[in-house]
This record gives sequence, C-alpha cells and structure tokens, in this order.
Amino acid sequence: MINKSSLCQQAVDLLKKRIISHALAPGQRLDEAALAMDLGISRTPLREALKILSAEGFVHIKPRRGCFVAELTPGDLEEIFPIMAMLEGRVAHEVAIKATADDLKRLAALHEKLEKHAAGHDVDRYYEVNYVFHDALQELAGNRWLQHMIGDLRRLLRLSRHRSLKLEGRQQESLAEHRALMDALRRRDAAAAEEIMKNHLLAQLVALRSMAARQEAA
Amino acid sequence: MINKSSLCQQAVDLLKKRIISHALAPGQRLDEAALAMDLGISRTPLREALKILSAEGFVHIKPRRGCFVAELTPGDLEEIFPIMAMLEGRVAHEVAIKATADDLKRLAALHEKLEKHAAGHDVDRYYEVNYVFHDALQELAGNRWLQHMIGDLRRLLRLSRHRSLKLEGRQQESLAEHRALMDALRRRDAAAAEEIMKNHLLAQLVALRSMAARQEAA
DNA sequence: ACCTCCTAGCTTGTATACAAAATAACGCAT
DNA sequence: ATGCGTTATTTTGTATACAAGCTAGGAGGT
Repeated sequence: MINKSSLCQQAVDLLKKRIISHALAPGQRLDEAALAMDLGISRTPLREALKILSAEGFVHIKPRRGCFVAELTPGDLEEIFPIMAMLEGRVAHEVAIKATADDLKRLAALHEKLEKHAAGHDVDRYYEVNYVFHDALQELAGNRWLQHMIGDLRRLLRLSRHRSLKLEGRQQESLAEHRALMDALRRRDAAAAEEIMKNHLLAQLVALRSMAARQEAA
Repeated sequence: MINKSSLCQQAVDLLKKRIISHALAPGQRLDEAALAMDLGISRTPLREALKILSAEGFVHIKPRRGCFVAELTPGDLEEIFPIMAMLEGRVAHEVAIKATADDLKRLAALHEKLEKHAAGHDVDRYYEVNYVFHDALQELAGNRWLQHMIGDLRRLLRLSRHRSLKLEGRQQESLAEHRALMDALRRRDAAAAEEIMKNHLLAQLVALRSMAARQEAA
C-alpha cells in the first residue's frame, strides 16, 4: 500500500478524478451512505471530503438537501476565461523576467513535443503536454499564490469537457500562439509574453463559443 | 436565535472571525477537543469546519499533527497584492463599462463618506467605508467568479493586520487615488480606471513595505 | 552526563449510533 | 380522479465511542 494518507484525503482525490472524468455527472446528487459504502469507508471521513470539495468548487452542498456535483454553465466559462487570461498572462510576464537560459531550454523541449504531437494529430497527448507546459511556466513564475489560484480555476474548468482543439484549425492556431510565446520569452519581452498568453486563453474562449454555437445548430 | 444554520457553518463563521481578529493567533495550534468544548459542540461538526477553513487558507492541517492557524509572511503579501491589483483592476475596467448613471451616483455617495471620514481623521470608519466601496464595485462588475476570488484573497489579507493608512500621508494619497478612479469611471475610461485601481493596490503594498521597514528599525 | 529505547498519555482519525428534518407514500375527503 | 394532510421512510446532521499514531517522559545502558 503506497496510500498511507487519511481516508478523507483519499476520498477527496478519488472524487475529484471521478468528477473531472464525468464518472459523476454534473448536477448529480451524491448520496452519502451509498457513496461511503461504495468507497468502503464510513460517512464521517466522506463528509469531511465533501466539505473540502465544496470549498474548492467541485460540489455544492445544499443544507439538509444533499450534495450535488457542480456544473459549469457557458456563462461561467465566459467569466472564468478572462480571469485565467489575466492570471496566466501575469505568469508569462514573470517568466520572461525570471527564467534562466536553462529554464528556456526545458520549455523549448516541451514545445518541441507539442509540435510533434500536433504533426501526428495526437490530440490527447497534445492536451497532456500542453498541460505540462503551462504547469512548468507557473513553476518558473515562482508565485505560489498565483499558482494556487490558477490551479483552482484550471481544475474547475475541467468540469466542462471543453476540447476546443478539436475545432479544425484551432490546434494550428494554438501552436502558432505557443511559438510566439516562446519567441517573446527568448527576447525577454515581458509585455509581449503577457499579451500573447492573454490572447492565447481568450482565443480558446472564442473557439469554445463557436463550438457551442455549432452544437446548438446541430 | 436567528442562527438556524448547521453547527458546522456556525463554527466556520465564528472561527473566521476569531482568526481575522487575531483572537486566535497565527501559528497557534487548535486542539479539537478543547475547541469543540469551548464552542459547545462535538468534534464531528468542528472537524468539518476545520476542513473548510483549511481549503480556504485560514488554517493548515498537518496530518496526525493537528490544525494550525495560518500566518501570512511578508513574502505572501508581496505575492498576493500584485494579484489583487490585477483582479481589482479588472473590476474597475468592467464597472467603467457597465455602470449606469445611478450606479455611479451610489459610488459617489460612498466616496463622499470617505472624504468625510478622512477629514475627521476617523481611520476605522475610513477602512469600513473603503471596504464597502470596493465591495460595491465588485457587485457592479457582475462577475461572480472574479468576486469570489477577490473575496477569498481579501479575507486572507486580513490575516495580517496591515493598516497601511496609519502611515502618515498615505490616507491622503489613498483618497486622491479614489478621486482619480471616480473621475475615470465617470469618463467611462475603462483603461484608465483599471490602471488607477492597479496602482492603488500596489501603492498599498509599497506603504506596507515602508511600515515593515520602519518597524524593523525600531 | 547524555543518548536511546520503550512505555504511557494524549490527540487525531474513523466508525457507529442517535436525532432531526426532508421526501415519499398512503389514505381520506372533496 | 385529484388535491391535501398525515404518517413512514429515507437522508442529513450531530454525538459518542473506539482505534491508531504522535509526543513526552522516564528507565536503562554506554
């Protein structure tokens, strides 16, 4: 058993995974007794886990009425993406100033992977590496609170299965934006890096809108 | 008794107050049994409350070692203020665009109160109204997620008793910045409003720094 | 005298049992 | 048949009891 942490923490981790993977559907009611039985634990640690998930926005607890998996409306996305754009823009800004030549090399290596997966039309791996890339940037920015807030929002965004890269042409755009970002970082142009990152996020929002519109039409 | 909510929620609210007011000192260990006894509840709802407070950053839970009141280091302030500056800047931006003439009148009324308390050297009331003013702005911006995140950070900041307005001259500066903000809002100059608000927050950070330096010297 | 190991206690983590409130089901009256 | 009221059941909220890990203090050895 690698898992030596508390049952509460284990429950938090597992439920997050299930919520993000939509094994637990948005809006679904969570029955404490049934869920506890399913996880093989008692209600006490499970309830503590649900309180944590509630504070982090994954579920909503309606007093005396139960616990429900959170759902993100299109309106939420419209509100969250601009915030993310600001925060990640700030990250890019800091990285442009702080990163060492070595750091930039590591980023470049990740970017190369992105190019490769894009060329191979491997959307899943592209997403994966993209995540790692953004994560690495946050690490380099070295602002723990910024990192914390972005992390919260990122996890939340995953509640909605937005896969905007599936929109034709979007992956190429995304890649071009990443290229421009790497350029700005190498030039140590903080203002440009921030602006590019901002627009990168906002472009994702635009892509999501058109996907939603397309789905609406169908 | 107006208070009909769960014991857990009551505990959360009360503990927040105690932590913010420093009735519970930063770094202090919270003994579950003793605290539960003190609050007149059992450990079960108290533990749920502590989990929530932990997720919101008010306390840190070290597994099997206990729960400790969080403390903000000067480093944390240096990280948080720039984020706040961005977020509140964004709020100002949105308000400049969205606010109706009526909204602006309400804000102006609040600003008048600020001027009055400043003239009367009533620092406490100035802080109070200042809080209401910023809160009103967030309301007008109408971005619930932005509001949520700013709210979290604001409460966190109150962990450190930073009273930068006590620095001589700072209150007058603060007032001037508020005046400039109102001007920009009336002119519907979103970019200017955003910039002014950003600098308003960053100026607070600078004031805090010099207070810390002064305290260091003493 | 100091370090180590072991034990005793205290504190956190978990399970179960109980209380209270909300939902569902049933019967009655219209 | 339908709507309302009452009761039964389910489910959340809370308390208590139990298990397991950490801390501290003392005994024994070097």
